[in-house]
Amino acid sequence: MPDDKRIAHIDMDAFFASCELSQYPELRGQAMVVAGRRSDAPRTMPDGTREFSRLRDYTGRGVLTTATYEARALGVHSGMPAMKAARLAPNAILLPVNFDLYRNYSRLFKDAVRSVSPTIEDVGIDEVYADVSQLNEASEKVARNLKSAVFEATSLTCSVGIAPNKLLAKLCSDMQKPDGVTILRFEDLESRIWPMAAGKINGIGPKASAKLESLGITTIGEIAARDERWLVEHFGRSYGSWLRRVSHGLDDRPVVTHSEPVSMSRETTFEQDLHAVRHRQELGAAFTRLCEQVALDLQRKGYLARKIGIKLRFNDFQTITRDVTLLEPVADAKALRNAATQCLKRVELVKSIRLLGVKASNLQRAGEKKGYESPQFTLDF
DNA sequence: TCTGGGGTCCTAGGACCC
DNA sequence: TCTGGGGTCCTAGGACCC
Repeated sequence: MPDDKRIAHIDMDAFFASCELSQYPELRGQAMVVAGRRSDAPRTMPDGTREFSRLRDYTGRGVLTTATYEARALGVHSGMPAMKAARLAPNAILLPVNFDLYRNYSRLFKDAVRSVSPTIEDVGIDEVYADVSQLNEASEKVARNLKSAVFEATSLTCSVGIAPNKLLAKLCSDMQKPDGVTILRFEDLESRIWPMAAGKINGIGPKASAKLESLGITTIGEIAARDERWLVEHFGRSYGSWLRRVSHGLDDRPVVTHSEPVSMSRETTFEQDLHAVRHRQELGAAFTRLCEQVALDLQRKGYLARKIGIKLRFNDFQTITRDVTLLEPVADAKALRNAATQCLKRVELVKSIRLLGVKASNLQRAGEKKGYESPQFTLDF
């Protein structure tokens, strides 16, 4: 594959934690985690100093959204149940998530990248791809320009990887974190990519990693050493041939600058599991609120949904979904709740409920009235 | 004191139509 | 009447990502 394309992956360093540190600079260098509710927010004392919650004060069923490097040194990491983390790092500072703050920084970050290279693809709140093929500067210079534009706009650091495609650029940006720059050419594949763990590849998650390991494969190079027949035999036609391609560094996905949403959903995990009969009131109220939130999201963004679904997680963590496709697309809370209730009636509610969710999909833009076309009847006499 | 919330994409079977 | 293949839509579940 020629190196004629150059794709940059730009990934903010410890993004949520860094945003919080910009608000609370006195926390720099301390073990800090983000998790929890508004009640965990810092309190400003009469003398102007701030008093922070500690992880040991946490109650609830959440997981850590992020942890600073100092906190990670104590054995906690993002995704860990907060109650478990509290036993490992009771004195770590606890902050609630502040998505408005992160969204603001995210906008500044993406605008800064766009000012250097206008063709960008959003991949979440803290990372983007940019197609930098058309820029005249060398890749090292492009990476420096991207980093300084981002730092100027946000005072935050990021890591940049530049490579011939998105797959490799993403692997690169992770190689020298934090505040790193990594440029990779196609001929560096064997020496720099093949030694990496298979699970570093986007799309090889815990399940696939475990299966690969059970077959004696831990690195990307070991995947590349197998032929396609063997991979297809063990992983199926589509995933098997995809594994072969990515292990050889092949990826022809373009940088996609615009995409339409596929679904919008809201869900909530209750403080305590709720029983369908004993906690009917609470469940009903939560159900209504979720429908209202999804309806509001649809309306704010100007979409109608033709498919409405629910999600339930029971006390044993079994998770089920039910959905229904409507004849006409909807966006109002009442219609959503009606449809969601139809779905709920198809579930046997014996176990108590840990999580409840409502989802709208099969979206179309409001005003673009397509969707259901009435059937043409022909009457023969 | 187990295990959040918001997404995307894929698979697979059945219904239904041509 | 029997047989069959392809395409699309619908539903449920699961892997994966940030």
